[in-house]
Amino acid sequence: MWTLAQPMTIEIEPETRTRNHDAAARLRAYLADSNLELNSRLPPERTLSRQLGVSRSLLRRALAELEAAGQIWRHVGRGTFIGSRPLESASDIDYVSSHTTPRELMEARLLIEPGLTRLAASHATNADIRELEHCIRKTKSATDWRIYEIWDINLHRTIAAAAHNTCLMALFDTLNAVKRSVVWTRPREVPLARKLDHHSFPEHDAIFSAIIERDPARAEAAMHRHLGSVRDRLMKVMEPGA
Amino acid sequence: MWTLAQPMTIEIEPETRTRNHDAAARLRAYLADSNLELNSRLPPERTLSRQLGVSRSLLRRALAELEAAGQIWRHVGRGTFIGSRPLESASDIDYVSSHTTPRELMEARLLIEPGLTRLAASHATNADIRELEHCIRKTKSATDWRIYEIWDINLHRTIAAAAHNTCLMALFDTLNAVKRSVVWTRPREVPLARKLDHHSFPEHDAIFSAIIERDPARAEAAMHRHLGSVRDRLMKVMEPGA
DNA sequence: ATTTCGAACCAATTTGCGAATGGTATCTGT
DNA sequence: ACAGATACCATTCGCAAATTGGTTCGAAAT
Repeated sequence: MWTLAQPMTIEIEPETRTRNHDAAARLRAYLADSNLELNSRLPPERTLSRQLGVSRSLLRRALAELEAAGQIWRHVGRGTFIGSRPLESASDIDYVSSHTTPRELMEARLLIEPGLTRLAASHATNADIRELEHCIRKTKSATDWRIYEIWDINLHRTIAAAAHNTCLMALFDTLNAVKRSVVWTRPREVPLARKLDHHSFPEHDAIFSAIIERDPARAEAAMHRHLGSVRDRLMKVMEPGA
Repeated sequence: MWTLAQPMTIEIEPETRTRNHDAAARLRAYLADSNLELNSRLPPERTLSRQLGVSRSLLRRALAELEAAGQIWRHVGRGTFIGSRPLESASDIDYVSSHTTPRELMEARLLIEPGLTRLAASHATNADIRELEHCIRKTKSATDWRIYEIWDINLHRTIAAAAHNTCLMALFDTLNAVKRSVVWTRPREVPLARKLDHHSFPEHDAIFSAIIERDPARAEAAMHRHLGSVRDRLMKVMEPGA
């Protein structure tokens, strides 16, 4: 950081065309000059305006252009940074669950979980497989829909965990969080007390057997089939006409 | 848990046993007395030891018992709390990026983005396609690696946005956030000043043309090829031996 | 008459420092 | 040997001051 005085202001006085254009040019020259890395912060506006001999208002206009072009981003109290804005709002659970539909959610699950299942078939440990078996037994012994759903969710989460990828696990958990808080707007009064979902048993079994036999392709296909039929049953309830 | 060192030492003086026992008893009495709410904080150890007339070391032993029993939890600098320890969410960006590796990250991208690209080919609007074209032109006109990367990221994000699925968009952004903050531990001094990635141009073109021709399968395959080659080049840099 | 500059002010954020707090080591006394 | 007391450590919290992008407004300049 520099603490320079105002020597640069002297030379720009005669030129009347120290306009917006010139300010932007000086700013670009400065950015090109100082080799700044991605995500690095550039000096505060007040400092920079002195350094470049440009008034703060014109500097801000030039900065606004660069921001519009997506080359920098600014935030009150933090500063101005090189690169594109981190955008935190879109990954906020509450924001997402209020802007997504059950249909989109199923589309997302259908995109993520089959691949996750494929990885699980590759990377699952024996402990993972014991856990899977446990979950499946619990779903079958459930006498009540609520209990069934708990172990169904647990089963899917265990499959995801068996992929042994921290990053994907986080995405799966995000998806699950959205699923929990999404508003299930139903067209009419669909009874809340759902029935036990016996259709899923053979599908779960198919996924499980593909995993223990270390057959990634079959595991992926089985999960794809399973989620497809879940989606179809869901859509039949949500949009009976469609 | 019991301290099983004592049974051989024939007998503990009833004196100490009563004292130790007394401390735990007084603590339990205190907890029962003060109507405790879940997740409420109880006084700091030093204060509480004075209040109960128990030395801090004995109080701590009693607290340790309660913690082992899962009735309270403690944290340095925060305090002691009623209830069970809140688990840190695995979907927190900071947590994930500190526990994930570049290899896992690429695995995740390779799982998500091809499917996203397939959806983009189905759902992209004309505005999306104009935006894609703009990004591609920018990557090609970039003279500097920093600029190139900005528009490359922008391109991938625009593809994700073209899928028009809020939920998946959130997952993509999460992935991107992790990507930015993951520690890129390099085996040796890999030069930071990277070169322009001309390999990607034809791959980007293939993805783009598949999207504008509304060919989901080809779009998915093209993105899969692209990310595969990105991963290979990355792995060659990160793990030259492997 | 319009634009630009400078200054002040605003709100969000970071930073710095001291206090609080659980954890630990050490010395002392019984 | 064990409890008590004390000091110290690392982490966290709370609060105030400084920092920083955003905004307003009157004076100056063109």
